[in-house]
Amino acid sequence: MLDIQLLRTDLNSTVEKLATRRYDFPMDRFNRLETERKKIQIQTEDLQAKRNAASKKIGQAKSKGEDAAEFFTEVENLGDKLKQSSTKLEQIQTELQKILLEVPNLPHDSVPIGHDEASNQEIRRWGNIHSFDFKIKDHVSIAEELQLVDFETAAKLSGARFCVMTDGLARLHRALAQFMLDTHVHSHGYTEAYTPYLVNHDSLRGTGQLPKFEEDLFAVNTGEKAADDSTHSTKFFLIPTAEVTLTNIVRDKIVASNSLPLKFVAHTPCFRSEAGSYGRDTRGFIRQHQFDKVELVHIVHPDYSYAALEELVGHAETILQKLELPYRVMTLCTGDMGFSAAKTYDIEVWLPAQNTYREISSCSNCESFQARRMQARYRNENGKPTLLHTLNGSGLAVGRTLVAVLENYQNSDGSVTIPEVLRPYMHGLDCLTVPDRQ
RNA sequence: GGAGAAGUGACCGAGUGGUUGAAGGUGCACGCCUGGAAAGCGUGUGUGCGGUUUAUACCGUACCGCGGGUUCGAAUCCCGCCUUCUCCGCCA
Repeated sequence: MLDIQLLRTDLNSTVEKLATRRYDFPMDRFNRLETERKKIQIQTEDLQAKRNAASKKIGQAKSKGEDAAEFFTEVENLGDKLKQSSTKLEQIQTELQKILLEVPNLPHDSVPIGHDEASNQEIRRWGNIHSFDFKIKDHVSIAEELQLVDFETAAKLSGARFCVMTDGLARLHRALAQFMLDTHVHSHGYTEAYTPYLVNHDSLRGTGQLPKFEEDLFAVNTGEKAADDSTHSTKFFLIPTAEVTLTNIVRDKIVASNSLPLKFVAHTPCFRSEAGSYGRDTRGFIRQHQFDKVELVHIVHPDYSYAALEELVGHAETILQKLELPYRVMTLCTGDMGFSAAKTYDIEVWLPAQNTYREISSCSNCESFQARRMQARYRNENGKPTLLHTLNGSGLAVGRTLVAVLENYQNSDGSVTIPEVLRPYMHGLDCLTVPDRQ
């Protein structure tokens, strides 16, 4: 959420900045509501003040045993007027809030301006792209030929965009997650967390998924029958990322400033409905309804959030370097950034079968955008509660890392070599081959 | 799921309709005292929103788990919900 003061005092330039994100701020409606709000709020609070004063006098008179009749007549007509006024005020504020909750974050000055991904800027590349002296396969063919994945069974169990992995592939998947967690906890100083996969409405509003992106989420009702269908309300949502739980840890809190920065890491499944992406990446592990991710979250003092962003990207890059997977780092342009981000770096890993780089991590500084929604604060030098800055990044998406390993480590005989750093997690397995199922 | 109890400020804790934003204590900050410290003494110590203001500041309003209701007036009364604790049941 943006600071409403910014919209009040500097509306034009704010609206211009939002336009670079392809967001059309409803200026006229906002202005109309604001004017109205000011009038009605002053009126309402004035009526409340009158009522409070009269009530106080009644109390005083009664405690002295005096007659309070004259004060009663004073308040007589106040009730209706006050009710009318406060109802109106509530309506206006609800509408303003609705507008405000749907406005995306302002891009940082260093973010390139552009309409779509074509304007993203490459900052650096790492690793040598391996050249193969045989005809390479994509990750689906590799895994299917090794009989380690079964999309048909997954479709029977659940539907499209799910998978069943078995044997060495399932273990490799687990190994990747463990390796990432261990690295972030032991080398990068993160606090490991285990958090719920089901969350309430408030948490999703805190990080910005709600109210605008409800269709991207899976909602869950409890098994009990609703006594009255019309009032039945969703109780939980499945998390689309652990960013939601890790960031909301500080919702409605004033964090002791000497405990900053907070750095959390968690490995969780993520659930996304992928509404609006029908037909894209239908093959394989790239875009699934359920996927695992190791998520990194920083909660920091506002002065240090951009330094923290560089650190965060570095931590994600370390994983790819240790796995010896080539990648590049991109700065997303204004038109390609997510709703809550002020600045985002995407890390894209090299996928030989697609002959291109594909997103494997997204690291964002949300500045105070989420903190304002969450009322997440610390006490500044003067003891005044001040909004924190929040950052999040994938470190990394496990399923996509698995894809990258399969494709980059494939051999001419169809087997896949296990990267060196994962061997300790593989129980002696150093190569994926067709399993011997007697 | 059943029965009972409870949710008040950074923390503990009083408060069952009227000068209560909230006694008292702890903590914290500042000052006095001290050679220094402790003890002691004194003063201060919530947040959101709005208005006036360059700002400091001042004024108004809301907030005692959350949401409604009753009333001129609600931390206090009524209704619904949530959470925690104890006992029982069920369960990985």
